[in-house]
Amino acid sequence: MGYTIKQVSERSNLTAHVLRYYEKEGLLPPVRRSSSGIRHYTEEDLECLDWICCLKNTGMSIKQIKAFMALHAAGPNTLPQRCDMLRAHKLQVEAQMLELQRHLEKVSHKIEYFTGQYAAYLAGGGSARPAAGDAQLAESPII
Amino acid sequence: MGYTIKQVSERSNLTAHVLRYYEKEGLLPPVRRSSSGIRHYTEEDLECLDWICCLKNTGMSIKQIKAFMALHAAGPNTLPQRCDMLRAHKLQVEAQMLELQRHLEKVSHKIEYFTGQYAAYLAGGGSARPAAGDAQLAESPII
DNA sequence: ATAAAGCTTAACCTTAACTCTAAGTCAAGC
DNA sequence: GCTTGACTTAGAGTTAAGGTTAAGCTTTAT
Repeated sequence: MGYTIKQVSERSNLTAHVLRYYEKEGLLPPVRRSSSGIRHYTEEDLECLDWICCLKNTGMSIKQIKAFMALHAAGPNTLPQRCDMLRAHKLQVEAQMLELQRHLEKVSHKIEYFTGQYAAYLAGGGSARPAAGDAQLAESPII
Repeated sequence: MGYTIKQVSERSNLTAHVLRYYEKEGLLPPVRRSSSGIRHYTEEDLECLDWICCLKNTGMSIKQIKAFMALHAAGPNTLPQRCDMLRAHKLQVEAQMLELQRHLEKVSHKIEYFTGQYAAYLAGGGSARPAAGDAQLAESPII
């Protein structure tokens, strides 16, 4: 009947400490306890946790996740607000991914440039001073 | 003869504070100064800064950028090491982007699900209690 | 019956990446 | 010649998201 905090911790890759922390902060709704106070996580809790991790893994802050879950707890009237939150978040993440891609291309160029430069450097005798007539072998040309 | 810290700050979207901070931390090689100690950034400095931002924007830590720039400063012998760093970084970023994409899809699903749910909720009279015969209108089904 | 796992509170520590403050110097405009 | 505003430094403070430690007690598994 339910999972212990340790089982959930193993399954979710979050420490027990973090699970309690999330619950205290109101990300996860209060988990049912045994008479002795021990947490027993239900399947529903696990799904909820997955969703929290999903939001977290797309870069949403704890604060915002908390706000989202508060809306959730407030009932179906808040569906449009939650939907708006998610749409805004999605746009943000998409923009971020485009940026990331753009910058990653620069990194790729640089890798190619470096590869070529090292070949030239070795061909030039591997000395710190470029052979006369060589194209700029200096360090600087960034990108 | 060079750009002031303010000009660079405007151009780069980094505050003057951050520019000094980067220089102090060794990301940016020491910038030339006027006799009175005022920084004058060269075009080369700007290119260097662009590259730093590129690394930063792909999620490289200040510490790693610092290590990278130290290798750069150490001369062409370090080209292979820098190249390795960049390759490793690229792989990491690519993996991260895949993850991001995966999680973003979940968010998209949720948005669609919410949209449908709200329509059903309104059709059901907008009451907190679902009309009999309706499919689960409760909050829980996460994803 | 003993060890391993759980619970709580409460306070303190950490890391990254800034951000701000204080106290002071310097240069340009009116 | 004074004010304004940009610049300097060193160093303290901030925020987010946890991590660590300790004390002390309870349960559960073997």
